[in-house]
Amino acid sequence: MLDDRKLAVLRAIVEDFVSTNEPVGSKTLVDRHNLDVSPATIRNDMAVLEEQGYIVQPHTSAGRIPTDQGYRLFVDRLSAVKPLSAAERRAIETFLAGAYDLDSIVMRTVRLLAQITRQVAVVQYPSLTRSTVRHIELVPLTDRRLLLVLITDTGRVEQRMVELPGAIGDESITQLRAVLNACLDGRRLADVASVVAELPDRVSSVERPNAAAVFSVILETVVERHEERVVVGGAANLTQADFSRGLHEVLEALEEQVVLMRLLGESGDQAAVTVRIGSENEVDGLRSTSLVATGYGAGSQSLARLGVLGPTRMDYPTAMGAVRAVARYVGQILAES
Amino acid sequence: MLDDRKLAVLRAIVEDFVSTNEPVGSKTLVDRHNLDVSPATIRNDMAVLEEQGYIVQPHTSAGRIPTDQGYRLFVDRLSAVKPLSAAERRAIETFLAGAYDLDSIVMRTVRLLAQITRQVAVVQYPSLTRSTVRHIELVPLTDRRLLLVLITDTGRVEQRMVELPGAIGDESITQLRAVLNACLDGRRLADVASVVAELPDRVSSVERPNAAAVFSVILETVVERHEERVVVGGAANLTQADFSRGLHEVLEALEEQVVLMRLLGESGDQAAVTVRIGSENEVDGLRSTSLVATGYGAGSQSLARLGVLGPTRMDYPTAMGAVRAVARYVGQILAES
DNA sequence: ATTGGCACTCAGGGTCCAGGAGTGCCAAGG
DNA sequence: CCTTGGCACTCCTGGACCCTGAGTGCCAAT
Repeated sequence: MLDDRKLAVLRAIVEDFVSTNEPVGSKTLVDRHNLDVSPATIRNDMAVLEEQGYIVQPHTSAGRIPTDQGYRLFVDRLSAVKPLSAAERRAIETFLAGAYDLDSIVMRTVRLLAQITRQVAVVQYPSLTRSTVRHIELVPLTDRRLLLVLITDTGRVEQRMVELPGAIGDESITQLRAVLNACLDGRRLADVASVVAELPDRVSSVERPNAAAVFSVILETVVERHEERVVVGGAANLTQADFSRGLHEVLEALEEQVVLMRLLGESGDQAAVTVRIGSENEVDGLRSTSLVATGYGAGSQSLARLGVLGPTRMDYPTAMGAVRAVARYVGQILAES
Repeated sequence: MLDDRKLAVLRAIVEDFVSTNEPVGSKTLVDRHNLDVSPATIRNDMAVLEEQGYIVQPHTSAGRIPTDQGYRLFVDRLSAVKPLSAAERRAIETFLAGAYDLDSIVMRTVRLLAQITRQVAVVQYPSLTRSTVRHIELVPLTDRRLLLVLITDTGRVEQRMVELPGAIGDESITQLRAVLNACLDGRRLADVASVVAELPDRVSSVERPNAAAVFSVILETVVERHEERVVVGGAANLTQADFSRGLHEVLEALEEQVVLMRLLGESGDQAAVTVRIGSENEVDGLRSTSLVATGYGAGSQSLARLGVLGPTRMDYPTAMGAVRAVARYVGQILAES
């Protein structure tokens, strides 16, 4: 249906349009790329491509621009992920090397991604449910209030206030702390819920009410992945693209954690770099943007996702290369710490 | 120099321009406000106001718009802080009531401010140095690595990794933990530095090196107020104002923590609501914006600052009212917890 | 000091026109 | 059957032009 040359034409259109941001016509096409045919031939090909829905012309007698479907084909079959230059790789390494805890790793990753892709970067905090418990700490604040601190193997620290139904003494706290750590240390967070369910048997009955309060807070922390934040950076890069009035919508969408979670959650394969183009995004305000994302995590496990968001008219090969490279490096850093 | 009517004219110009975003002329001025004089008289007044630098005309034969200096006079002498409506106050209360820890308080405050003012909200995390230590926790991760958790009376939790020069045993940790809490509990963070300096005497000499590592991390945490973050929200509201090309600059400035800190740091009086208008801002990218800010904190002490940022053409009385009210409520919440 | 009158300025919006880029179609040639 | 040159057609873009209306500054009269 689409012979090789037509595909080459589509590829050329995408590349040209991405770099110039102007509809590309048959003549400029044969000039810039060395297609050994005449403009008229190209025009015939373009007519077919347009009929199939891969390109459109903004108005009669203008060049063609790719449709979402056109970009999709380009990404799937016509382009290769572009590896970063050696200089860029070094930049990533040095930039991430100074990070000392999870917060700073995430912050730096966002800045880094935004900077090298010149797009909006989105980085999800590593999900709780897949990491394991390293330590649980109970800190008495008053006699009816505890601070619960939960530390995971990824260096993440969750803190929650626990309001107790009754007063609690130091020795009870010590006991409770011992039970918690004995039973939960090393457990995957996904398994914590079932373990906690059996815990009440292990505490003396007088302490049950207080212990129950602690347990329920732990469950909340683990189950409601309420703290699964997504950090956004490089929003200023959006002003280069011409969303005209849509900019407002995009910025609004980027401020909604829920929306961002949904956006990142959509994509299927965890390990590979996935691309969602324009209308493929379920999120209303982001129908004119594309997302290039991938999973990342310590070693080979995928704990969370990161990516870049930009106009559909985006340099996909480069973006994919950057996202892949950054994800790998962050994975290394996470594995080391 | 400026009689009452001229001041009234300036006030009217500011109010009209803020609400319509169009240069305001002498005729529309006498129509909308009940000044009992003719347009010609107003024109004379406006000529004086322009000569004094309070207003300008964008081009000949257009109406006048206020200058930064004009807004300044308006804010200082011609306007009163506009209290919020009862409904708005209730909204604030219910919105903030659900917050359970410092993070969520800050998050909610940002959203709230952005929403009711329809501007960009900036909220600084309560500064460490003025709060007091409530608890210090040491958690062994490996035999050469500790997690230091520092909890303040404002519910803030600071976490730092400590790399130890040598291996450390459980009993040493327990001892160190006891010393730290005995000496630092209840201290203001500002005083921690001097107290920590005397601590080495209290630990046995074999543990000195490890203890020293812990102490230096504590000092870093307290002194380098590196974690004094500023949270930004409502950036989407900027698209309503017409910065034309300056939008990019503004968005960029808002992403730089350093810039935000400088911006908030500038203002003098801690307790009162202060306004910095346009060119009064030292920050380059924000010369066309105004900041309405105030200090806030538990009770009457001022721990940090919060405010809203918008175009100089901004409804100052309302913004000031909102900022003041939100700061008070947040102060209450902080005092309670 | 205030006011009505008047001439002047100028941004914004409309129309008109020419140029040019790009297309679709067709008939001819490999 | 694919390719190609030719040609008529479309229509966006930018410039020139004009007109209108809002708004001003100045001046003489009250």
